[in-house]
Amino acid sequence: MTVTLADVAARAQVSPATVSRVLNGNYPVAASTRERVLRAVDELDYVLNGPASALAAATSDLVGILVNDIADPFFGIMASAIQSEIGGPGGRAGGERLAVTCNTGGSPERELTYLTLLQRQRAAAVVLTGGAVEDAPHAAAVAAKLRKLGEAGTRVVLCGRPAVPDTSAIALTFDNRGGGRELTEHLIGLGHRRLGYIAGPEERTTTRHRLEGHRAALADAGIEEDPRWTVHGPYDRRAGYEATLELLRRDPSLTAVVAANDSVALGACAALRDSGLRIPDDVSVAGFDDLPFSIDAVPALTTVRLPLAEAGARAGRIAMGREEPPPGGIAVIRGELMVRGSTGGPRG
Amino acid sequence: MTVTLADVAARAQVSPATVSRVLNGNYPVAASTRERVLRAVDELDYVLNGPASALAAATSDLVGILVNDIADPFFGIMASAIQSEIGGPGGRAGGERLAVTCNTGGSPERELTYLTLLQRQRAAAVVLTGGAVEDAPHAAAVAAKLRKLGEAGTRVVLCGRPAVPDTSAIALTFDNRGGGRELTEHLIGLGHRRLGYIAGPEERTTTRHRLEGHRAALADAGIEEDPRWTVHGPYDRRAGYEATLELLRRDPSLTAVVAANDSVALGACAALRDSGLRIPDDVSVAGFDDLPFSIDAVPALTTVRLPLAEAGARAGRIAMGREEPPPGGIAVIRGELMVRGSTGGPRG
DNA sequence: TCGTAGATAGAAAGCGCTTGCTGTACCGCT
DNA sequence: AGCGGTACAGCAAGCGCTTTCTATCTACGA
Repeated sequence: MTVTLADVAARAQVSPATVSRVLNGNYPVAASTRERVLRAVDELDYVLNGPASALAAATSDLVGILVNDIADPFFGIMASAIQSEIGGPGGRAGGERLAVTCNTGGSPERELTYLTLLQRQRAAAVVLTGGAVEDAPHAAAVAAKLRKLGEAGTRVVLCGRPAVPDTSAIALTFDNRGGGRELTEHLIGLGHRRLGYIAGPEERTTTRHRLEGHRAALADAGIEEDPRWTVHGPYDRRAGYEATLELLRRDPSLTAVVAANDSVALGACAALRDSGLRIPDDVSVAGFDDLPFSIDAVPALTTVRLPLAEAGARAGRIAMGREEPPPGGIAVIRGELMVRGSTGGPRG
Repeated sequence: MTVTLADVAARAQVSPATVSRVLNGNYPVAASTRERVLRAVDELDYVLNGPASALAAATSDLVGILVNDIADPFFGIMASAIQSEIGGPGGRAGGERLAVTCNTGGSPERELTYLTLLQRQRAAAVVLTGGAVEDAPHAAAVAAKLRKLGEAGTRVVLCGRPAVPDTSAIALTFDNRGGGRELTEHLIGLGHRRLGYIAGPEERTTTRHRLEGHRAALADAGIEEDPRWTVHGPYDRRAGYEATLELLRRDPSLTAVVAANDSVALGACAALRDSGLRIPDDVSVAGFDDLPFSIDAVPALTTVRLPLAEAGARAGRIAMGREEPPPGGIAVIRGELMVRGSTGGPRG
């Protein structure tokens, strides 16, 4: 039925062992023999049986990338960068790995399931991207899994995600707190005193850190925060739209709206426009991430640029063992404030 | 070192065969025995060895999704929908499959490599999304691979991609030609006679079909097309920006610009604005796909909505054998014209 | 009471590949 | 000529699981 190593061996008049060695190239094989084998492989159109190979060698060439939302470019860009450093042609020959992206949809259970599935496949490496969920039992479960994976020889890298103590996981963390702070400081510097904040889902680390940065900036400026100024919601446009209407309802005197990310900010802009408010004349808007479309908003979005592609590429290289992990296993990656048209001085 | 089936069997005082049967649940096992086994699994924290299982059973639980550009929401949205129908918890218990997304980056070689890798892993199903490359040798190679995959029992589904003759692949094709035609008819109906077209990469089927629709509409209206009105480029914002400047240079009298997709259209808008032209007063702009951000452009983008999520979900279900394939193995999915603010009557 | 069907459990033969160890030439050297 | 060394190639033992076939036991009807 399907062509096996033995078939190739028979055709090339050598033993299966020799064929295996030719294919893996980690053992001396005479040039003439090698050629004969390769010809047989070609003629028979042989395809290695991955599971069998993985079983015998006790390793596989799978690398898993976990993302919270594959439809969100924030993750897409990172995944793309990670994958480009990992897989397919382009890596050195023989180093071909199947980089696979798994979409958790932000669900803790799915995250765990995928981790188990990857563990099952004896993945060579796993990269987890984006914010983590802060539920204690879940965090513990994830930590345990990561530890297991590490022990089984799977390299674990966190990209844009907080470090997990007591594991061998390498963490490339974004400075969400610092970025959030800088953004709000910018707004305060422009003269704003009443700032709405549209936060992400409550339980995400990303959400908390950005919000903490925002609050720190307010505190530093001696601005007392009104609880009505914060609204939580998912990380999408629609949530931004609705949250903005809610914010406006609660306090029509707000002069600025800071959003959890760019998608949310876009929704906020739409809501503001639909409410007859001008940006930034009536209300300033700021986002986070600097996704590609942010510059196309009108006016262009003031935001914090996160080096998604660079971080992803680095994570990919570390996962492949092609770059030294940062000292201590943790690197903090800073964002860069991008001041654009959507923010200006407050009216009046 | 690692816990194996045999360890569990020993602990539960049964044979490995029984443990396997409990885990796979396809053979009668006494309730008491089952419970004992499950307890042992739990206590030992046993994780099935995927490769070994795949080897013995000659099938795996991997489902591959091939995308051209994972950073592009067009693919992200489809992948997300496909994956949601396929994998992780949510499917029936035991039907757990690892849905993995592979990013070809639009490269034919990578596409082939991933297909081989997936074949190697004995994937349960493969979904290919987005336009295909029209290079003849490559198309033949892909067709051959798909045939092989089909023969090996892997279900192959094409989502938003033209059918491949002589294979068992199920095709869910977008009516790019019809959509392109409708869009241009809309513009012509508004009175436009000089329309620029920013096409995608030459060799993609998507590019060709959309362009053909555009040209058909022009021909129907008796408009003779000027070759200078068409510019090719990648499917991204930057390409749209540059192509628009080029178009304007070639013929400043254009009253409308039709873009290959929404990202390109956004770039076009930016270029127009930077050139001091108003949209749609001076120049109308239209996109394709109706990605989420298109409605946030100012003015909102006129475009053709493709039911990406629905198509992806359907492809996913077909790949899982949970939905009947369309008769003849081919379904054409139509887009819907979304008329918004970026198109209007020509000036003067 | 005995035979037999039905329900479970086990033994064992692989699935296709990798790899440690064991040959077997053939080389250059003393 | 005789010997150690090197360079290949093959043998065979698994890797951890699934599954067919067989064995055992129980329950019943005759």
